[in-house]
Amino acid sequence: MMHMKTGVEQAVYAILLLNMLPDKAVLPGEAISQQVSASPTYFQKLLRKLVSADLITSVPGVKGGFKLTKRPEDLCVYDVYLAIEGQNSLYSSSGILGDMLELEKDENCCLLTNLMDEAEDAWKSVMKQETIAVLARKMQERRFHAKTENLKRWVQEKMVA
Amino acid sequence: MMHMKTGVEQAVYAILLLNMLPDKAVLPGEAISQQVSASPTYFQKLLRKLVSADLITSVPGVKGGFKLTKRPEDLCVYDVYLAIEGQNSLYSSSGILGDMLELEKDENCCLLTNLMDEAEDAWKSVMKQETIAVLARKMQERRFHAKTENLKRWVQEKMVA
DNA sequence: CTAAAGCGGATAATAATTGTCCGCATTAGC
DNA sequence: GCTAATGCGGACAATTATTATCCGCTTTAG
Repeated sequence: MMHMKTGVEQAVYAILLLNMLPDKAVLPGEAISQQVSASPTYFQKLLRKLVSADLITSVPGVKGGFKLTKRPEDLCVYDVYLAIEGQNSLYSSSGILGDMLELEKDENCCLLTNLMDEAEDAWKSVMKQETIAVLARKMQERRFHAKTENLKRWVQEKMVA
Repeated sequence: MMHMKTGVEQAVYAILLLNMLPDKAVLPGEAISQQVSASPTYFQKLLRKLVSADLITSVPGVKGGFKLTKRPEDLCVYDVYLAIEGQNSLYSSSGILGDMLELEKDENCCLLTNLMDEAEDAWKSVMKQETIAVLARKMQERRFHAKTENLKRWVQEKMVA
């Protein structure tokens, strides 16, 4: 079935972890991948995508790692989605109608393209509304507050610099 | 990349073809698959999904084929999407947060599920707005009117009963 | 100089999608 | 009743996408 890659979920939680870092500190990729239950070598490739999209910054060398580039209020779920999934459309026409109507290549036409683009915009616009800052607050609600504090302590232990 | 199956596009155009049939007539699956440039044997499986979802009706035996179950005004793009892709969510949590916070299985929790469900509803709601009747009208606009008439004639030739 | 980390490319393993084949059921026409 | 054309369902195969591993390289703190 059509499905979003689990990489998006992993990347969002990775960013929530990085959001727990004090200024200037970084978290090594291996620690992050461990916490989000991802295979370290593959997850590094996802981290690279986040770096390319300038959501996070990487520091090489011993005591290296990753940290957020922006403030959590300026980072939304859609940014992460875009970084991981790329800007490809959920739908793209195969040109079936062109074949059916025997159109020339230059007058290609699809009855679904506009509609699906609109649908995709609607889908994305919801993801644009939720910031990492808001997610971080939700994680601290009563029910999970204590466990979240444990996680913060874990980040303090694993971070460097 | 995350992508919608081409089967949805093929199914929509298949239904537009069936919409050109006079009452009581049917169109054989092989003719349909030919027109939508699909492999006949695989496309038949898609037709089966449309039958299961009660969007089209099948008639077995020689002079058999398929026809619409409903009027085009009562059939929307979302119905076709649902029939082909199934009711699975675009997103489903992998339970990463549960692991990170060391929650028990019964108190599982995901910060993205509600948001993504909302996004998916937005995406689907756009597809619910467009009916097959409207698509059929769009296909007949000035620019494609003549070619569409050719296609209708082709349907007349291939139909049976 | 060494060790720990990030980087990029090649390649392999796994999973999802798409496609084929076969035997069976149904029905119009003879 | 027999035959041929069609739909049906399941097993299987091919192809493509996703996920994962490996290797050699660069960077930098100590």
